[in-house]
Formats: sequence, structure tokens, C-alpha cells
Amino acid sequence: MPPGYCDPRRTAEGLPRPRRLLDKTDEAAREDADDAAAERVTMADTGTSDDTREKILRSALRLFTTQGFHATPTAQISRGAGVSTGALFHHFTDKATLTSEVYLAIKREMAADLREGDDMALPVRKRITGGIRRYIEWGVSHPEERAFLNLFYHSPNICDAVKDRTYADFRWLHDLCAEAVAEGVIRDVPHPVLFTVIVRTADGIVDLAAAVPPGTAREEVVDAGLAVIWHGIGAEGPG
Amino acid sequence: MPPGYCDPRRTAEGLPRPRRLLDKTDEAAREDADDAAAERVTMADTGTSDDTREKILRSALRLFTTQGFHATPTAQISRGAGVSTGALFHHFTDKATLTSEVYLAIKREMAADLREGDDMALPVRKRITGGIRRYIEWGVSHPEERAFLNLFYHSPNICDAVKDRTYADFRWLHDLCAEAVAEGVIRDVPHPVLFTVIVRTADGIVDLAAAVPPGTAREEVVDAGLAVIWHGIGAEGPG
DNA sequence: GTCTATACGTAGATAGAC
DNA sequence: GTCTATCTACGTATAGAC
Repeated sequence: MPPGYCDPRRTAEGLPRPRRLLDKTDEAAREDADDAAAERVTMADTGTSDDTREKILRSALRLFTTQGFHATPTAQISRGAGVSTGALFHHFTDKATLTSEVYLAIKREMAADLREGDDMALPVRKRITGGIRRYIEWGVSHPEERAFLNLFYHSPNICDAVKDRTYADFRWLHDLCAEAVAEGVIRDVPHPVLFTVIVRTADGIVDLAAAVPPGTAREEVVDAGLAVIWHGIGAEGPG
Repeated sequence: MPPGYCDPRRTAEGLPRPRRLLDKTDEAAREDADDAAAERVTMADTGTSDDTREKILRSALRLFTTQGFHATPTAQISRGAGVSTGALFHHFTDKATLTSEVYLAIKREMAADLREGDDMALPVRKRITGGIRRYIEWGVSHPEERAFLNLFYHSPNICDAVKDRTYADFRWLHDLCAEAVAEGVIRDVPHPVLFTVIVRTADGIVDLAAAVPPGTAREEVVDAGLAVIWHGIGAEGPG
């Protein structure tokens, strides 16, 4: 990873975060559910009702991504969280609502992470490059969250209206692109096309980067992807 | 759409196709299942066993994309196809197999369509541009098939090995890209990055184009998308 | 707020006639 | 090859004690 960007792991553990909810390393989340009893002991001192809620959300996230929505009984979700079915339905009215909550929590966390990485003092081009890098890093370090997002997004039966609820959190990114076009940093491409190209390409780079060992190889993939993006959208030559 | 490319509807109805299977307009497929009895009469003269199989596949496609996999009972699929549960399980060993067959049929048809649109006599750059256009046209005119592909691809519980079975059908596209790089038509970007950028961007353009009325507006979206792609990957300036 | 126990519906798949 | 009828099992969500 280039200078100015800290390791994703450091980011997840060291930086202040706006919400906890699903914010845990994959390893930690896995341990939680594999040994629900141990988890309960660990959480004993902070054993509020919110903890139960979060444990359920994490358990649902992991099971949905590995088994899918339909193949995951609510009983298994609650068991994975170390609580009972009754507790689950006390915190969430039904399975669909629980699923939506998982989605919203992930989206909010991702948006917050991108915002944290943004330095408004920098020129727009650097901000956009930084945003794309940060997005890629988040994706690589949050494979389960990303898998769930894809799963949920393409699933027709899971409440459509929920998808729109997070639009506002990413509004500033659209504005940032518009600013770049106004400044002549980005070619005058219709905004939907511009935004789609950036996000879809970045998303593809995440899959590529995740499939490659961390270090030089991964950096090369990211850099190559960024170069193609800027060749594509940049007003001038490569940068 | 630019010269040299026929209207998607003409493509679907007028050109010779290698397989029928799921190849029908959305409207026709919808009518089939909305009135299963009428369908049966229509098909009476050609009422082979293959027809039943195809009707089941089409019914499954439509229901999966509108309701999702888990929310679609096999009984509803067979009813939509105008046949019985028994008939469904005579043709497909189980629901998962049926789902895989839908996926494979769609992929094969898409691959065949792309191949048909390719003119090997043309220079590589034109062939690639043509392939991307054809891909976008196919996507716009096959929304259900595309929705299913996305649904299936991101679903963890549906047999993973199936995804790989269609790789060979698209192999030539990878070779085409490699050829373009060798000829200096495309910048020397690592192949996975190159291919990902093209496919992901094109896929995004499909969503954009589909959301816009056919005609000039849609053409502008496609042209803008192609311009960005070629700026991104092209060795020289825009084309 | 969390538990146990269970009601109620429904889904996938089979059996056996035609 | 297609049908009807059905078996078995499971999943969601609730009831009511603690």
C-alpha cells in the first residue's frame, strides 16, 4: 500500500470508530460463535442488551455469507450468537428485518470508514484517489461484509426500500466527483457513467487484490487498477 | 445503436441460434406461465419431453429472479410451467440441480450470442468494441437472465463448481484481449486487471443503459461508457 | 430480557397409477 | 413421461415461565 495509508488491520483496531455493531475482525467474530459459551463469559462484564443484539447481527452476517439467506434458520443464528430463539425475536421483529439491519449496519460502517480516510484539505484528485484506495482496502479487509452486501443487493425478496436508506451516507462522494469535473480534473463524462465506472472498477479490483498475497503483488494490482481508472476518467494524461 | 449492430429484438427473433432453451422474449415467457393451460395447447403439436424441460427452466428463471431462490417452492415452478411436481422431479434430480441448469443454459446462450456478433476479419480494436457493445445489448435485452446470473453468482449455497463449467465458452475473449495487448492496441496492463475493468465497467453500463429509454439517450450512455473504457485501456488516445 | 417448548404452516421429494 | 396424493421434516414465530 502506498504512503499515507495505514494497514487495514491497524485501521480497524487503532482508529476511533463511530459505531461498533459489526466492527470486529473476521477471526474474532468466528471465535465468538464457534464457542458461544466462552463468548458469553467474555462479555459478562459488559453484558448489556446491546451486546446481545450485536452478537446476533454478527452471527447472522457470518451464516448468511457462508450458507445464504434461505439455508440459514433463525435457530442457527441465535445459537451462533449464544442466545435463544426467543431472544432473537425479542430484538428483531422477523428474519427479514434482521437481514436489513445487518445490511444497514455494514453500509453505515463502510461510509464512516471512507469519511475518516478523507482529507478535505487535499486537492480533489488526491481525495478521489485516496477514496478509491480506501474503498479497496476496506473491501479486502472485510470479505464477509462485502459478500453479504452482494448477496443482499442482488436478492429480490429482501426489502428493496432498504437499499435507498443509505444513499445519503455516500452523497458527498457524488459531490466530490462533480467538484472534480467542475475543476477540470475529470473529463466531462455524464455523472452516472462516471460514478459507475469508478465504483464498478474499484469493486473488481477488490476481488483481484483479495485473491493475491498482501504486499508488492497486491499493491501492483491496485496501482494498475488506479492507473486504468485515471486514464479513463482523467482530463489529462496518467498520474 | 451504431451501424453494424442490429436491434436486440431483431437479434433475438431473426438470427439463427445454436440452442433454444431459455431463448424467448420476456413477454412471451411471462404469458406462458400466466396461462399455463393455453401454453399447453400451443405447444401440443411440438409437445416433446424437451419442451417440458424448457418450460420448467423458463418458469424457474422468472420466479427465481422475482422472488429469489428460497422463496420459490418447486410446486410453484412446476405450476408456472404448466406441469406437475412429479414432472419437475422427473427432469431434474433436485432443486439445486434445476438451478444450476438454468445458470448453465443462460451462460451458454450469452456466450453463443457474443460469438455470433464477432467478426474475425475485423481488426482487434473493432472486435473488442463490438464485443462490448454486443454484451451491453444482450444485457439490456435480457434483464431476467442477468438478474439470475447475479443472484446465482453471489449465492454461496448454490454449487460453486458449476460457475467454472462455463469458463471455456469465454476463453476466446481472454485470448482476444491478449492479442490486442500483443499488437499494442491496448496498454500493457496485467491481464486480470484489464479483463476485470472491461467486464465490470460494461456491466455497470448495462444497468445504466437499461434505466434509460431506448434511442439517443441510451446510445449516449453506451458511447460515453465505451469512451471511458478506451481512454482507460487504449494505448493511444480516444477512438 | 432471556429462556424452553411448541404450534402451525409449508417445502422438498417420493410412490405408484395411468 | 406425466399425473395425484402424500410422507416426512423443518423453519418461523409465539406463548408463557422465570
